[in-house]
Amino acid sequence: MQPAVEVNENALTERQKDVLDAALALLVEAGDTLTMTSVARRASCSKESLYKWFGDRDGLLTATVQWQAAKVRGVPVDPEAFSLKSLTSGLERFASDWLRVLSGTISVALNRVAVGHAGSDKHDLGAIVLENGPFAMARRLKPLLQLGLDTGLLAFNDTDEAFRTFFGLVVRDVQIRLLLGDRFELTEAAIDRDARRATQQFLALYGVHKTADMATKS
Amino acid sequence: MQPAVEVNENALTERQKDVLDAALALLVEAGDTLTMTSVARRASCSKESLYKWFGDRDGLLTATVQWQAAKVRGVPVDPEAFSLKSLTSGLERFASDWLRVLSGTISVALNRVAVGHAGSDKHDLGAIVLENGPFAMARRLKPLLQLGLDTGLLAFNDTDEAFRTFFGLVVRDVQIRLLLGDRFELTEAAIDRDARRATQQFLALYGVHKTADMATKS
DNA sequence: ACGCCGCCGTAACGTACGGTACGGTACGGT
DNA sequence: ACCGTACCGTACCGTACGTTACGGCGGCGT
Repeated sequence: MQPAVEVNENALTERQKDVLDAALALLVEAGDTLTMTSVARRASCSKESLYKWFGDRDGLLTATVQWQAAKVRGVPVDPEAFSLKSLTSGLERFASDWLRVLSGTISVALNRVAVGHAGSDKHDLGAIVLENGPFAMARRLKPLLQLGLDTGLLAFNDTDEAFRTFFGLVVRDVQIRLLLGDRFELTEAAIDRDARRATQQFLALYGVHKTADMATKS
Repeated sequence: MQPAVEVNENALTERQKDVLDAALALLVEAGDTLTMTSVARRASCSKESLYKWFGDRDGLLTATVQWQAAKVRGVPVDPEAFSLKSLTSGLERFASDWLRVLSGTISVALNRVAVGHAGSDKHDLGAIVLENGPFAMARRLKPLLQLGLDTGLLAFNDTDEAFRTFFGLVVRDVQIRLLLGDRFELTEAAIDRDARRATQQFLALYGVHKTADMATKS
């Protein structure tokens, strides 16, 4: 037997996608206490197929995380007519998107299992989530920051440091509190407000001002 | 049988503290895959004693987390002669302390198990860590912020919002990356540098300036 | 028609581990 | 000397679950 060849390729049968969606749903409901039997029952497939397709439990979890990651690919920003206004709206849209994803039940569930498995693992789920979470966010945002730097709207020495500051201003304690199980209501209005606040604070720190900006105080 | 009465009181035998330290060490080494047998062997005690003292596995984990939390109680700040200098140094000391704790192996291990158990649990470990982590930090920092507000050195409407911004500026993506298993070297020098940067950025956002402050760019 | 293949459902196996029971030992009180 | 208490070490039980094996069935090529 050569197990789990499908995972390495991007070739996923519709049937297999359905299975992964079922696993995802169970992951959200029950955390990583999901059993192979429960996945098979939920997806109406046999355990034999699960093992043939994904090798073992770890392979199934890995494939599930990657499957979700593949669905979340965001659209990049287009660097054309660029101004303080477009920079601001780009940052705001980015922040609100990120907060929305972050506070979603799927993201919370996935980060939970990834954190749980991050200690000692072979198919490190943590690395996968890391890659598709913070790192992907950085890759997506850095072109925008670089553009701001090149056009003189922003000023900083290290793009990575600037990104990480923006990350902190956006996420703050939201993610860790959600992961630790804090009941947290993040309404659309709150997300928009936080995105605007984080953007304004970021511009206050790294923007090149000609005029005094508006309220950065909460 | 009335199980685990000891947990409710603060009365912990020296022997029991030793056991909890052993459990803590195992938690750091192996994550929450630690077994009752392994704890008993490491602490050179019988499983029967573990169950008598802590009720069940969950009780042992809970007691372990609380035991560690009890050891971390920090000293509060004294509100006497207050100036921009003391505010700054207070914030910096606070930030560096927090970063040091946060990046320690014990904190990472404890947050890992708490996050893992946060989904569906009875003795919610997540709540305990939340209480002794971010919430304790907030309680410890807010008097300092309030003092800054009262003395006119700071300006904000909502203390909680100000705290959470400071939290974001200090922690950024450090904690989530560590939890997800990112190999991360946080040297003493880096911690001090980050603490100063976060403090300066916070003052730039919420401080009442008479003079232009120093470099907030990285 | 017929055999092959992929898949479902289910039963079975092996094992790891939470939890319990029990024998043995040290010790302090009487 | 005797008993109760506390504890260690270990063997044991029950169960949950990962993993494997097997019987049956519908579709598809020939």
